[in-house]
Amino acid sequence: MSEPRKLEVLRAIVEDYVHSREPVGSKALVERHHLGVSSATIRNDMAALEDEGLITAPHTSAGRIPTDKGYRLFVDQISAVKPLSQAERRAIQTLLEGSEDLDDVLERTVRLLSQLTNQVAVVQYPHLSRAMVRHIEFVLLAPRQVLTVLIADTGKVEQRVIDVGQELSDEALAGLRSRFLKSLSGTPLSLLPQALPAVVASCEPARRHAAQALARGLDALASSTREERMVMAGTANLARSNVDFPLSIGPVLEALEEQVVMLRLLSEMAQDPRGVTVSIGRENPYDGLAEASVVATGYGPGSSAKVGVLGPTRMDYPTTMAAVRAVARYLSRILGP
Amino acid sequence: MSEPRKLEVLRAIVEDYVHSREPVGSKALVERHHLGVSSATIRNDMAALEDEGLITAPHTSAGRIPTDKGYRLFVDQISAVKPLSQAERRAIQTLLEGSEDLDDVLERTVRLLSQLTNQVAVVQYPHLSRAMVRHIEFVLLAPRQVLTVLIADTGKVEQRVIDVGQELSDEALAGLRSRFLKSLSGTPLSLLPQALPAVVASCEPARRHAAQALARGLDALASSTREERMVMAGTANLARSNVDFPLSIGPVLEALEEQVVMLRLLSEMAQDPRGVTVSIGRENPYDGLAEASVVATGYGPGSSAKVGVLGPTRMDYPTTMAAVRAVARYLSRILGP
DNA sequence: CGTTAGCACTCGTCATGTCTAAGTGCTAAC
DNA sequence: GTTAGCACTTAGACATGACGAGTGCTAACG
Repeated sequence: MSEPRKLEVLRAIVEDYVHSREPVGSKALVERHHLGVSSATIRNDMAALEDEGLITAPHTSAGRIPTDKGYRLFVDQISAVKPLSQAERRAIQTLLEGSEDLDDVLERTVRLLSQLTNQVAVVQYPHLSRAMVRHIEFVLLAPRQVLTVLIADTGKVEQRVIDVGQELSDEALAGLRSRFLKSLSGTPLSLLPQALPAVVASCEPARRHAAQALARGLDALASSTREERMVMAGTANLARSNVDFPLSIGPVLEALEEQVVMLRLLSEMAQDPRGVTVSIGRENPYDGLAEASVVATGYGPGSSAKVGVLGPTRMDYPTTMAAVRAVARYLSRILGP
Repeated sequence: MSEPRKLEVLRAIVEDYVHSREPVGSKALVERHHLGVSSATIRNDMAALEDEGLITAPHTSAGRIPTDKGYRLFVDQISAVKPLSQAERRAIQTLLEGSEDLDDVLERTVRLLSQLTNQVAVVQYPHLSRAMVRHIEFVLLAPRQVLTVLIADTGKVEQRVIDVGQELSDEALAGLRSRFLKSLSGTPLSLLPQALPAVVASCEPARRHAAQALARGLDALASSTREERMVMAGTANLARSNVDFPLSIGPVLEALEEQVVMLRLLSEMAQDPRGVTVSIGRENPYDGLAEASVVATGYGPGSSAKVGVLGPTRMDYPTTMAAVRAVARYLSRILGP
């Protein structure tokens, strides 16, 4: 019983099952792939694969389907990267190049990726670890209510209304603004927490309280932009493959809606700095995704933000991985290194 | 055969069907509602209702279920408004009052509404017909790239990167900014298109070109905020009631994702200035929503923006309508008249 | 004329049983 | 290590029949 052939058998099972959605038997296997041996031999190999927990039979007399572990082995060792078609490459390029601001780029990205893969696409807002403060704006909405706007040099804008706890005049606020701006302009967002106390300390005692509140607000804005938001598209694709989620797509939709879950998942994946990472079925930390797989990779500055695709474990991994990787590359190119 | 009783029968059918999800027969009807007549009489009434197209029988020997037309009559004439429980009122109040900015308010609103109704909730961003320019900011990203930020007094912030077509210094840009700001501060967004040309004309000829580009950008920002965005929550609720969508929830998810579809639908509904509007099944202009109903109402300034709920035609209309109305009221109160 | 009782009729549903095709595991031979 | 052959298991398709829910109709009643 040769090891290489066993892997070949596993690969054939995965490919056929992904293609047909049906358990694949030994006979069908020798017909569709010229493996050079008989079905009986394949049966022996399959029994071995089952012992190793790589495939399983839904019932006594059905074909086999891959387990999570089987998919894992397939992804890690067997599958070859499938290059995108010329048309697909062009589609990515033309679609992403006409975009205006960051929101728009991300919006288009997920739409594109979900169409490309027929699955759900998600993209996380870029981390701002290297982003710097470009501008700060305070706008007086009411005597104590200040709209605080933080603009990063990546083009990202975050705003929030803050209660400063004391009445401020327009002039006082303008003074605070120029003081904050002068000290903080160019500061990396990641260093903001350390930089803020000094600015507050430099303010006149009478306005210390307000300055403190504003500083807290800015801190929150900087960290809230860090990795807390995401965009997605293609949830309708879940319904079409509703055969693939025996239970129901409910839990999956819940996970997607609870952005926290997805964001944590994305950030826990992809330790691998270069290349696409895959999280398969029960490997996912969230129970609702026990029958789903996530294919993701980093993009942008330091590859710290993630873009990815979510679909059933029975997924065409090579193609999906190729699409995710290609999109991430174009995305990085557009947003700068 | 008395007309009032016939309506009573229709009402009983709708209520029982909504409650049990199963076709309701004449016998069950006389048992659960004390109508004072026998099942044979009810049968006659039901036959009449069927002739009028208000109810229908899935097959020869099953009970009846309401048609779209039946639901319509129920909503328009029969149903009584069901007041929310004290606990629900309190939940609305406490949940919505702690919110920070507009995004946050809307986000909380849809979450709340979807939990309250166990359905999908959507809310449209408020129109800015009465909103005014609070602040304008230009930030130089590159010699020709300007990040343009428009802040409305509602707290809404919109931004976009604009190519001004000529190189600008920081000082020149600051000059443009103060000129724009001085002329436009306090201008209603709806009047921006008329007001912009004058500002451009007042600029020095050397900067006319850039000013023109910036004006176009501001115009686009103002109109893009008008009614083009929406927030939703509770899509997972669709999956739970997947019995209610015989075909599949796919088309419904598609409609929700194609925000354009929902936005047009929302704006076409609710001509009725006060009160909740309902669009039932095939009344919806979009085919994918043939088995869905939308319950919506206006809120905020002039009740021009919409908030609503989407669910299966087999929906508890009185309760849903009450929830939508209550939420819209609190929303209006928070955002001002 | 509206209401009622009774009854024949229609169908969907469920339980039961049978048959077939697919696929396996095992053994013995190569 | 590979193969052929065979006994065995089982899901799924199909037919059958009992059952029950529910209707429509007719004739009688007040």
